[in-house]
Amino acid sequence: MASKKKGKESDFYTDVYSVVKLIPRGRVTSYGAIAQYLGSGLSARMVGWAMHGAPTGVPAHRVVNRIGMLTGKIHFSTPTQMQQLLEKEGIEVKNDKVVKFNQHFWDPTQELL
DNA sequence: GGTCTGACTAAAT
DNA sequence: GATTTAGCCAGAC
Repeated sequence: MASKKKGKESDFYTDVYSVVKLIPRGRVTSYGAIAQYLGSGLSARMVGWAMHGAPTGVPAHRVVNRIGMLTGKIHFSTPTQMQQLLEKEGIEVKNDKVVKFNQHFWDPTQELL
């Protein structure tokens, strides 16, 4: 039927979480990459907004901005939580930025193609 | 109901 | 080449 919305949030959020959960360990992606993967006229900002309501189990620390900067770390319990988690997964973080970001970059439009 | 801000990105200056 | 402006959509005031 015509009804599209209900108690549950928009599928957009769920979709973002699903993609983030699919990120393999030791990899990172960008908000824009997820936005383009969903490709429904989304904007990178909405992906970040979706993370704002991300439930436990979503490795939001694996999602960084386009230049690999840990912009979202400020929303974690502690601003160092994000960096610690990334380093623990084998990702080098320096000055709040991912080292060799291009090497650790994981693009859903490429891997999930 | 209008305005501002926000976990971004790309183009223009 | 670095800085600024504009575009994106949704939530909070």
